[in-house]
Amino acid sequence: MQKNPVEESLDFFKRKCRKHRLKITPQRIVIYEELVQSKQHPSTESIFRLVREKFPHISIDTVNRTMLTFSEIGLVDVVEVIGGPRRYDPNLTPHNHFHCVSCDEIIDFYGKKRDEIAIPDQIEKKCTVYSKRVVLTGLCEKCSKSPKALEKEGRIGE
Amino acid sequence: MQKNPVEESLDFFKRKCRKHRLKITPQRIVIYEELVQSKQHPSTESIFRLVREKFPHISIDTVNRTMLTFSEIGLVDVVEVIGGPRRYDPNLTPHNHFHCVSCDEIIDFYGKKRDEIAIPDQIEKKCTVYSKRVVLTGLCEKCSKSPKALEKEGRIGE
DNA sequence: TTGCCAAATAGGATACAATCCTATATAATA
DNA sequence: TATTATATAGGATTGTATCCTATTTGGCAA
Repeated sequence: MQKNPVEESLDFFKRKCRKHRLKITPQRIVIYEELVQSKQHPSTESIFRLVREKFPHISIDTVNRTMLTFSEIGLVDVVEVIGGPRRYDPNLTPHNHFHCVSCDEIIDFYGKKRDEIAIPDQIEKKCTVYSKRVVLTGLCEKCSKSPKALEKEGRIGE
Repeated sequence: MQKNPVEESLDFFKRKCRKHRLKITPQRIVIYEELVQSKQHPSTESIFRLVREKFPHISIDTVNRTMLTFSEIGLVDVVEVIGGPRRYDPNLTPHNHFHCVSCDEIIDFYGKKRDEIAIPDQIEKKCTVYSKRVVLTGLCEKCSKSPKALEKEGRIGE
C-alpha cells in the first residue's frame, strides 16, 4: 500500500532519530507532524499552541528544545528573520524567502538563478557554507493595501 | 576644507532628520556616529555599551527606540538574523551577508549576479519589495577551525 | 533673545522569548 | 521486564524589547 506524505515524512523522521540516537517520543512525533504540516514557517509558540491540543501538559521548553534538536539533526531549517521570534522551515528543498516586514508572513519562491550566485573566494576558501538563500523584504499583498502599511511606505524614495 | 567621512555622514544624518522633522539631539548624534563607525552589524546592546561611555545615564530604551527610528527613516537597515538580538547595518549599499551560525558574526560580500535574480511575477506584481539580499549561513573561518570552543561567546557586534 | 510646546529622554515596570534547573517519567536495550 | 540513559514538565531565570510617565529639551515663532 502507498504511504501518504505525512506517513512518508514520519519514516524520514524516525530514520533521522535512530541515526542520531534520539528517542522517538510521542511528543517529538506530534511536534514533527505539526511542523511538516505547517505552511507558515512556524515559531516555537505557534507549534506549542497546536501541540497543546493533543498534549495539554506539554511545556514550551520541550517544544523549543525539540525544535532546536530537529534543526541540529537536519530535520528542519532555522530561517533568517527580521525581528521577532525564531522561525522554522520543514521545507528542505533549496528555495528563497519573501519576508513581509509588516505582518511577518514568509512566502517561499523558487528560481534557478539562485544557484548561479557565486560565493566569493574569500568566503568559499576559509568558511564552511551550510546554506544559501535569497531574502526579499517588503510588504505582502495584504499589507501593501492596508493604510497602516502605506504610511510606512512613505519612506521609500526619499 | 574637505570633510572626513564621519562629518559627511553626519550631514546626511542631519538632512534626514530635518526631512522627517526629527529633533537632532546629542544622544541621536552619538548613536548615529557609533552606528556608522561600527563594522560589526551592531545590536542595540553593543551600541548601548559604546554610547554609555559618553552618556553614562542614557537608557537602553532610548538606544533601542532611536535605532528603530533610524531604520524607519532609512538611515540604517535592520538585517535578517538567525536567532539572537536584532542587528543593524549602516551600509546602505546593496550587498550580501554571510552569517556564522556559531559566533553570529556577519560578513559582507558583493557580487553583481545578485541583481540578476528574478523576482517572481507572483511577488513582483502584488507585493511591495524593499530589499533583496543573498544570505549564506555556515561557520566563519575561526569557527570552522574550532566550532565547539568558540560557540556562542556572546560577542555580538562588538 | 526669549518663551513655548511638541517631541525626546531616563529609568523603572512590564512583556515576551528563550533557556536553565531538577524531580519524575519513559523509550530503548538486553 | 528490569535497567539506564535520555526526555519531559513546570517553575525559575535570563536576555531582549517595549511600555509608561515625569521631566527635559530642540526647534520655532514672537
